[in-house]
Amino acid sequence: MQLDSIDHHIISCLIEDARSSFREIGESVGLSAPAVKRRVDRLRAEGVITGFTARVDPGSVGWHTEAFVAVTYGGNITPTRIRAILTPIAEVVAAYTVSGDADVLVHVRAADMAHFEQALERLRAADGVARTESRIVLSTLLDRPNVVDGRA
Amino acid sequence: MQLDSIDHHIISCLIEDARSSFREIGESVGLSAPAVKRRVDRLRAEGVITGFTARVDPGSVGWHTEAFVAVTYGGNITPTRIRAILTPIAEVVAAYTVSGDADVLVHVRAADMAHFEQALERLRAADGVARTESRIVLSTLLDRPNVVDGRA
DNA sequence: GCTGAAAGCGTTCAACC
DNA sequence: GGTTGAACGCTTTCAGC
Repeated sequence: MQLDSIDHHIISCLIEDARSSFREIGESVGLSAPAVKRRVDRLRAEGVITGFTARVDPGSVGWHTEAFVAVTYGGNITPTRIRAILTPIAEVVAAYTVSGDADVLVHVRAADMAHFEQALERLRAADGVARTESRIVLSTLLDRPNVVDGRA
Repeated sequence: MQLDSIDHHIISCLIEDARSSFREIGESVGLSAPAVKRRVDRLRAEGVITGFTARVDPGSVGWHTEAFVAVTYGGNITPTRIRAILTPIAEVVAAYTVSGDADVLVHVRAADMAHFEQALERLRAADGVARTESRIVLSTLLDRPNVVDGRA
């Protein structure tokens, strides 16, 4: 799908504040509210904008432990199979197949260390896991998801 | 700050759809719209909800390459200093100090491999970088940020 | 594909329980 | 804390360009 500069501008506005009104966005991009709505509807329909969500401070809701676990699977396992293994584990926030010695990088969030250990055990219990290597997050230095500018 | 079950329910609703109306949320949690608004205002003021944002498909806006780079710094470097180094690099989406052999795990997004290589060079150019190890993301298996339930 | 107007709905605030 | 009611603004649709 082809996006013009107004589309990019609208997306930036919605990333900054997903609850801003179409009229506000329209002022910022130089369009009327109905025109903005039509573009946003189109962007959603085309799958460019996949949804609107609240950003929540993990600590405030009891999430105090975070880690990245590199998982190596022995033998031949498919991404589909790995996804099926990881999806039921609620503590898994994100997972990526990656290049390098490990097969998958798993982002895990837990209430505390005991809870993380429990989640890790469930991760390791799956068939085919050869080894895991955990990097516990000590602090978050930076977190700015969804930046559209820079080089798009 | 103390959150009751209604607060958690409201947060879940807003994570699912940040643009839903206070009346809709109120129906779901059994409260009137003004009551929901008052709670949401409080949650924002207390820093539990840090904002509302659009979720965007990275590929649709030209972000085709993603990697996790583990950076090891030699000598004694402070998290503050690392943050200062990483912040100006727009391709850095997130960064965490972590346990293990590396000091920092950096999540990088770029338009393509050439662009990623460029960003990596800027990462490595900083004073005190002893080594970096990149894991290129081949595919995203799972991505569900901001899940509040499970164990909170 | 945008604008403008009109109907309906959401947000917001005061007053009150 | 919660609700109700009213004023105001926003969303949404559709005709017209």
